[in-house]
Amino acid sequence: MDKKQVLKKRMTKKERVSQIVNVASMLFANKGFKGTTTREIARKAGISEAVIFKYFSKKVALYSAIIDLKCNDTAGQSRLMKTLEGKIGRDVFRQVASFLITEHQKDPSFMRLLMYSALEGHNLSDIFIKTKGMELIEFLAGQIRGLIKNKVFREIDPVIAARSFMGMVLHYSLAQEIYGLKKYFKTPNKNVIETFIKIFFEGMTRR
Amino acid sequence: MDKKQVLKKRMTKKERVSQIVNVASMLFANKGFKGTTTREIARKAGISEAVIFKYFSKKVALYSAIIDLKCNDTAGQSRLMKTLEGKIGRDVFRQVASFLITEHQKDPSFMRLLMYSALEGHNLSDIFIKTKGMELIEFLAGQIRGLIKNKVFREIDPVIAARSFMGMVLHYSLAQEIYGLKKYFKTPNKNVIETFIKIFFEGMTRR
DNA sequence: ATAGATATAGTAAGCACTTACTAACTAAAA
DNA sequence: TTTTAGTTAGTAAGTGCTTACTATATCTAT
Repeated sequence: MDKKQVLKKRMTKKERVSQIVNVASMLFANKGFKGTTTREIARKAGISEAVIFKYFSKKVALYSAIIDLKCNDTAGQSRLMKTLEGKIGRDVFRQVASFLITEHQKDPSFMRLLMYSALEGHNLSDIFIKTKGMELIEFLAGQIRGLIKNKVFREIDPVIAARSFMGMVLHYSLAQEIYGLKKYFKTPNKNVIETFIKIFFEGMTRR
Repeated sequence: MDKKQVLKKRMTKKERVSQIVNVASMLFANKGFKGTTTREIARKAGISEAVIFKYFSKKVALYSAIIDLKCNDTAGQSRLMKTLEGKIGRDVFRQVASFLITEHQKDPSFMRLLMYSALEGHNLSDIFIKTKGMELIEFLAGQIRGLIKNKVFREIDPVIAARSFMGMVLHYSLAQEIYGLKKYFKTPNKNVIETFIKIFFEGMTRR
């Protein structure tokens, strides 16, 4: 009678850590820090709770690691910035809007993570906003300054203008993905973005 | 020797319920549903936990009562709508923007409550968004339709345009009050609003 | 008016269960 | 054999919610 053991496949530390991070990211994004239990993370990862605490001293350490990771994983934005370097004009705004909207649509979890983090007062969220968020605002403000200098745009505070454009775009994403408006409002991204551009660009233009 | 009893002041049911609602509102707005404990509500109200459950069968019943209350307490918006009835033009948008920004600034707790509710999936938040939120959007879209008919505005989708304006305004409030940008960005409301109006109105205007 | 009956507002203590976190051990790989 | 990845079985401190009780106010019959 051969009692065969179920063959347990062990993971390396690196693999396991990344798996835990993935599972936990999803949960933290959906339920927030308080709303997510270490037990559920473990269950969803198919391991015992103790493993989590072997790799992360505290629940909040895991959370911080995730926020850190997500904040530094901004290859997309960096690529965008590089693409747009030197360019100026309508298409720059179009591409920024398109990037933000499609990115949030593909994966709303980062937006949720950020919102939860801001509401729950985990200071790591403002690090992101005060670096990557400001970077975008400053980039757009720079664009606007350029267009004002070229006498294309009127004399309007570049930072407020940049924020107004970001507001259009980001609030649209927020409403669609988090307030659940995408169930009722299905205009294709392209049309929405074109309309935003039209309003903003003509609004800024001299006449 | 007169041992005087500390005079315990009893409240009527109505008084107590409203006190509990007030205390709990503040806590739910700051910490979300999951982050707030019935124990803390009781402590902050200076009563024992059992009192809460005398008036509200479950924690979530208290939460629902609060959201319900806040959603129906829209005297401000109703007053605004009445004031603006029949009017058309730049000043309508100015007043809507001013209303939203000052309201959120005076008391950001409603915005926080709404955000938490949307993130935590308490369906009551979308009731608000799909009634009061849509009401405002529809109102602005109506304005825009009027201005298009009058050949003041160009032919632009009125709903997307309305959402873009709301986006400017609401994302500004969100960033200031919840992302904590008001620490760094202190331009007076009046200037911000004027800039938004300038951009949006000129952006929509025929030429 | 006042004594007793009844209803209401409140409490202290604790139940059953969950939380984040730990210690002491075992199995697989190097 | 030694290291590493994993488990089992706990802990103390919460969690929402209930029970069994007391203090205060209001009503009613005398």
